[in-house]
Amino acid sequence: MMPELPEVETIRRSLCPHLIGQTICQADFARFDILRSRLGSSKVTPAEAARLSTGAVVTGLDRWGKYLLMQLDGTWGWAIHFGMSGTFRLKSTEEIDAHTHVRFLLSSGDWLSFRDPRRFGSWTRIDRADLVEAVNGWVGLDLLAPALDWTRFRALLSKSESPIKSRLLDQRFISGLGNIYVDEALHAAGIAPFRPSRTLTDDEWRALFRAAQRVVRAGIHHRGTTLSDYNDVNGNVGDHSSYLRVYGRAGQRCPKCRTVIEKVKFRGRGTHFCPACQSANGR
DNA sequence: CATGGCCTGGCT
DNA sequence: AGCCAGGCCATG
Repeated sequence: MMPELPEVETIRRSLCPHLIGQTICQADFARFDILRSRLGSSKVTPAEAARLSTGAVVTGLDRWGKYLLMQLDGTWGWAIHFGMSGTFRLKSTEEIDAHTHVRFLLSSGDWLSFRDPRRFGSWTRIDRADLVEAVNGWVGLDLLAPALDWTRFRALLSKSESPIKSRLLDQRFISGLGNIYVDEALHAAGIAPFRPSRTLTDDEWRALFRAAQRVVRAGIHHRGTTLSDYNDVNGNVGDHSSYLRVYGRAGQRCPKCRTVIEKVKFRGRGTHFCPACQSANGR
């Protein structure tokens, strides 16, 4: 499965034709722990979640950062987060196992199921039609938001002693990047993950912004990165893993300069980089 | 702001 | 048996 921007966008696109306009004829929520509340939203029980969803029409499917936003009846919706292991599957027959936590029977006759073994994913009820507006209060501007340019990107991220990688992973500033695409973007821009944010030059901010957008767009183009699991709702895997240049490639040679790629533990996350072409000041 | 915790599954 | 994993949240 997958939880960064390109994977959520891949799921959204594959879901749209099957979901938009459908009525949810039956809804089952199996557990309390994936139902969450957040600022501006209310916590619901599985029984309430099922009652609210039953009979609702899916009127929109959007994405903001790593959240999938399912609009219902044009008035409210679910903000769905995939955690580390969340997936949607669409099947013509009912299937249930211990890790399937939500199931919708659609008016088309299809069953939509949400499976999440590790249960880091979440469903949050948003009590208004403008889900994007609501989620915008939880997480920062989406990396692909039209309003974003490199100067705004710089303004959001630069005023900090914290390392650029930590800043890019912090969804409160820019949302959508996770561990894979951050490592890829920093490599593409030639910037060491450990560099304090405030030390980047304007040329580097411009390069980093472009690289970040480029790597997530490439990820979307390849229908996401699949490391060990299924990806879109039809069970197809994404192609992007073969295009990764540093993530998961420790010990291999950098495609730019042939230096051996290193992997270190940094702030609790595996961090892949080229020690030669990602200038290491501040490490 | 850096660490540990939350979970399961897969790999060594 | 132990470590690792695409994410986030609570905590000192």
